[in-house]
Amino acid sequence: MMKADNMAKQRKPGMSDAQIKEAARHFTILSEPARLKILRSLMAGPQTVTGLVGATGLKQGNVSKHLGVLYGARFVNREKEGTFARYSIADADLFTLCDLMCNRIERDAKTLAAVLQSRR
Amino acid sequence: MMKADNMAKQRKPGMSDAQIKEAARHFTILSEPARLKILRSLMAGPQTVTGLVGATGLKQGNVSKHLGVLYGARFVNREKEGTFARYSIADADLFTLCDLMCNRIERDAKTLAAVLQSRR
DNA sequence: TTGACATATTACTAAATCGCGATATAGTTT
DNA sequence: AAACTATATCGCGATTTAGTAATATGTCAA
Repeated sequence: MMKADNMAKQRKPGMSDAQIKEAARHFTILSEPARLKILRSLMAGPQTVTGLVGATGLKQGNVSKHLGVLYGARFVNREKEGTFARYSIADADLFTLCDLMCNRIERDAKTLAAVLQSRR
Repeated sequence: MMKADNMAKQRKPGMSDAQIKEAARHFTILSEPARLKILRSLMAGPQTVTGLVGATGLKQGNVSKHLGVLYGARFVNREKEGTFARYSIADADLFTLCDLMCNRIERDAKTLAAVLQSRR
């Protein structure tokens, strides 16, 4: 495996404050349980707002607002069909981002379990 | 390239609400410009708190608090050396997570630029 | 011990934002 | 047109959290 300081070398030089702020803003969008829940639902396939209300248990206004945020960041696509709005995942990187974070959590949980086990 | 609905199939079935909340909490930690700035500095190599104060322009108490948050989530390691505390990146996934988000932003910026261009 | 320095923590204020209920907008049907 | 449905938006109370200044804790050296 590559060492951390070698990996750092292949990183681009200084990001501007504006770029860092942008990145933070995008992470913020993924930092809400409600939005992650919506994204998880969409990962199974495109859905309408009403469909997502049913799938997530969130209120309609809430789902709509969150979808607006996700759409604003181009994380999801929107297609209007009559009175319906069909949303879908717009960015394949979302799968990677979510998987990385989820695996990390699982890994940490196992580590914690192992530590607790070794302390008996 | 694999289609989105096929990728969905290989995803694990329903995460619990608690797991989603955990994932959201971890994204929250990456959603602060100050913390990203600190992480970017650490990606160039381990640093002390004072070093990070210099590198980021943030106040000492602030840096220390943010490092506490990052350490709490095991995003960074801490080694005490006398009165110093040397922090370093603990999780190689951070490189991937940040790169994915940054590339995404760059890509979007280019797309936007292209759209503006085509409209003249 | 005392002084100097590195880091952590606390108390406070200000800003952001979530969920909710109500309402507005817009397309469809009768 | 009026009624109905799907979606978007508004205003509000409540919660969360960043930044700051001040202070506490801990370590080394003289």
